Amino acid sequence: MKKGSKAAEPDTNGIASGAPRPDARRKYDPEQTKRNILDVATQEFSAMGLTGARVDAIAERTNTTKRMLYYYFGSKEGLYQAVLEKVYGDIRALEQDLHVSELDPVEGMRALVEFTFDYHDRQRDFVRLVTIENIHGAKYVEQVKSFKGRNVTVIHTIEDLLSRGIAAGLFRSDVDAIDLHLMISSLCFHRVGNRHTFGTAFGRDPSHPRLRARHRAMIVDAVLRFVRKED
Amino acid sequence: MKKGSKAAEPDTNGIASGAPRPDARRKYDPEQTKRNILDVATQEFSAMGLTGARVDAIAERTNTTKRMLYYYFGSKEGLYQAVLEKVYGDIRALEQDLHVSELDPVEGMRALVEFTFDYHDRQRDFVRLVTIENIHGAKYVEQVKSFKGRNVTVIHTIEDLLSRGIAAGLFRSDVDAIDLHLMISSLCFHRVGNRHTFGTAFGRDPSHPRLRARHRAMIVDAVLRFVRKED
Amino acid sequence: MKKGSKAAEPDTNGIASGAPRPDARRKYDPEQTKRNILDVATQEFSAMGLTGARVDAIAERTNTTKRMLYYYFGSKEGLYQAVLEKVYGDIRALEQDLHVSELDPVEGMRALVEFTFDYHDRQRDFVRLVTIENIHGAKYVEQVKSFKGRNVTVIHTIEDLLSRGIAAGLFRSDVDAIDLHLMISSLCFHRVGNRHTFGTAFGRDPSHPRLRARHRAMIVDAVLRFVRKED
Amino acid sequence: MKKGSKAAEPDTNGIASGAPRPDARRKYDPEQTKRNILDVATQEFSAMGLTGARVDAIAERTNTTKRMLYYYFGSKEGLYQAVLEKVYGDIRALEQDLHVSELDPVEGMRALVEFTFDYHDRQRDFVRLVTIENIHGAKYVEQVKSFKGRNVTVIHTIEDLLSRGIAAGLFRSDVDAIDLHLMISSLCFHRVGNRHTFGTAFGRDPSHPRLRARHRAMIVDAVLRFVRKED
DNA sequence: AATGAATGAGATTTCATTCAT
DNA sequence: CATGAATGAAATCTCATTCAT
Repeated sequence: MKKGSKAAEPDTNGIASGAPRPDARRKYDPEQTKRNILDVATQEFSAMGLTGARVDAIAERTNTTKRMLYYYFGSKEGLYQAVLEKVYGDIRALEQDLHVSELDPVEGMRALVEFTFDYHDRQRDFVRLVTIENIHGAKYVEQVKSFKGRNVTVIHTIEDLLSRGIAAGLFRSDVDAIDLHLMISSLCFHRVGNRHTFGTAFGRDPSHPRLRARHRAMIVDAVLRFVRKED
Repeated sequence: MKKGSKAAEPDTNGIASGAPRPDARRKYDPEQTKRNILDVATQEFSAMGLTGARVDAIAERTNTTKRMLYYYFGSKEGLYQAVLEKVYGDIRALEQDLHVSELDPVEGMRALVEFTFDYHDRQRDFVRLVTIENIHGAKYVEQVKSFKGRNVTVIHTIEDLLSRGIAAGLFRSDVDAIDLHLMISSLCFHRVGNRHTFGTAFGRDPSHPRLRARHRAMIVDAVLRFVRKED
Repeated sequence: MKKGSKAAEPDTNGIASGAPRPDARRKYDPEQTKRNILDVATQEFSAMGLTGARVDAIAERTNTTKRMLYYYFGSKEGLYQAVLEKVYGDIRALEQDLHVSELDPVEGMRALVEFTFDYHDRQRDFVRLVTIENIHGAKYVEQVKSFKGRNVTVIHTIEDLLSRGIAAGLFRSDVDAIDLHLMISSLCFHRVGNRHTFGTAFGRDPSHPRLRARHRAMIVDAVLRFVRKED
Repeated sequence: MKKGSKAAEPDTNGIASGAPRPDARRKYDPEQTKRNILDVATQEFSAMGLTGARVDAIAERTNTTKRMLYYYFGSKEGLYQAVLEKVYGDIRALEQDLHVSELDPVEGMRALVEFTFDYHDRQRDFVRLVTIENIHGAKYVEQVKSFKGRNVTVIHTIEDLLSRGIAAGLFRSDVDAIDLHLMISSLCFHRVGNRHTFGTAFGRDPSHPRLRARHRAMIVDAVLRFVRKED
């Protein structure tokens, strides 16, 4: 499946080319090894937490051995941090694709909320890892360089939407961008992160498609009502 | 050597008193011992999670020994469940004190939201334990008798408020009580449970008094705007 | 051998006395367990060094398991420190038995040197452990409370001998007590600690009885000649 | 990619020059690589001991990789032996420069002691390595060809001084040359090798310049007093 | 009712060394 | 000659739990 996806890459016909072939089935491919470990680790940490995760369990589901895990990531905690870094990097990449500045304030706000909702709804691992980090007082994410201040992008987006909405007489002027971000996050995060206790308490699974659609609409509605200027 | 050093402590001479004397200053007080263990365990589990908590750490901060912990609670998991049970029992007692049925719909809704906000803001241990339970797929809380259906009370309260609000022409009629409860919970829970990553990301501590007050007002406002009937 | 050394301790004749019998063959005897571990560890650390020693090797030659080693001493390093503490404690105890203040200066000095010689000659473990500590920059012994300033006793002894010798017109007056202690230590320590390379280089084993006696006399002689007042 | 990037580096075009050109700026210089490894290894082994030293640590501070270390020295122990060999070779070269036979017995003896003192005082690595060897029962140094019998030179020197001193009526006649060498070594070696525990015990660093000078004089004095003929 | 001592099983980590290029 | 990646074996240490009194 993975192999041969690039038909353009010619076979060397027995005459070895001097340069290394990047797509060849190499025995040593550190990048792939690292990625493989990271992917498995993401699942394990997300499922079991930092202390609950077992290095052996991660290694077992990997193409390599436990030893390589230490070779590349130094320690269990180092691996956990690498997972955090990757996961936070992923969401940032996606956020860039959202061009709300091209939409009018109301539609832009709706798009932002829907994106946030969908992201959390789909990326349960992300939600769980953030939860786990909070159990640990965020002390690991603090050491992740790419984290500090990374949410500035979202805040800028929100500030842009708010100021354009205010200028257009659509939005109220007393809303703080970070507070609003917290509100949107809360609404999108909680129903995913706490869906188990919620399900047990009310016999309702928030991830059921019908409920999901309703929640999505409800949250968009709530946010728009909150920012809307009343006359 | 240690035994019998206090001659003042009367021996029962084989004539055991039939009933336990709850008020006597006894050397051994099982109920107090259990309570002591539970209190310490609540802190430890809340701070470290189920897997992160250490039985030794709990025992050390206790007035008794590790052995007693097993004597009364059977296992680490048993103790954890007992903690969940206690914590959920505590919150139920509080909820009874809220008599929103006596208030008009808007004021009642405001009171409910403020109560929910304040409760989460103060009971961090509760928030953390719920978070932890969700990491474990709520499998322990499912076995806690006092949990299942315990939130019915809140739902009834909300239903009462909603129907009275609709009847008075103040509230919209398309809001589901459980969905609304989820919304309120989300807004109150997230800022407490995820305050560490939030603080790291934005350099703002949501538990700071000034921010707390602003959040409280904002959440009340958002909920009221959401349920209000628009003309 | 150890048992029954205290005939005064009466046998309970089958009638169990209420108090614990300190000499009974108990299954749980923490002090003995600790002592046992310490003894074995002393040999292993002395023979292999701190890094060379194996926790498993120590545990194997013990009456208990590896686990107990951690139970009582926390870590390999903790055990190593306990060994240092014990070994330094032993020599101090012996030093107290030396009452050189009762001897005239020359005989006192001779007694001190002979004691130092004999001690190093017999306690090879001590010599090796000191050597090992120096490989590690003495960083472990620094944390041993009973160590710092413990050699003050010897210095006082030397100072007493020197001043009495000076007063009697026998000793020169320009000798520093600590320097002299270093000189005596050097002469007694080196031939034990470095006997292997010495033996390899010269085909002579300094621990051979004949050589030992000659060295002892030589060192006493050298020290006395050094302190003696010349006319 | 890396290869051939420096066109200035002439390819030998298959015509291999027979002899190695020691002065050419070569890309690969085995001798220099070996020397580099040896230098780093000397420091590491001297600082950490044989078991304490880490192959990775050595390789890291080297200009080459860990693989080369095995390529040239076979194993960790092989490298350690090579270090011993080098260090003992260095000292031999120095000893030749000492021409005490041209000095009168007393001045010659003084020169010898001062040389020994200065050498140990400066060559801490040497002192440490000897110490380390003794921890290992001198079993590695035994396999070093250049070691066995290498100290004969010193003994000859001492014998020459002693016999000339006796002939001149200055020295006593009952001193064994090897014993005297041991004495001098003890006095010069111990204060360097055990300076850490000594420093911790007495709060005095024997390598401090002032103390060093005093020790030097003291040791010369002690040795001369020891060999001097008394009337 | 209470306890200090003990422990087996398993967790994380380290190390000298070799492989494939 | 040179190298980065890889590794098996063994090391240190931790954990929830039980024993003997």
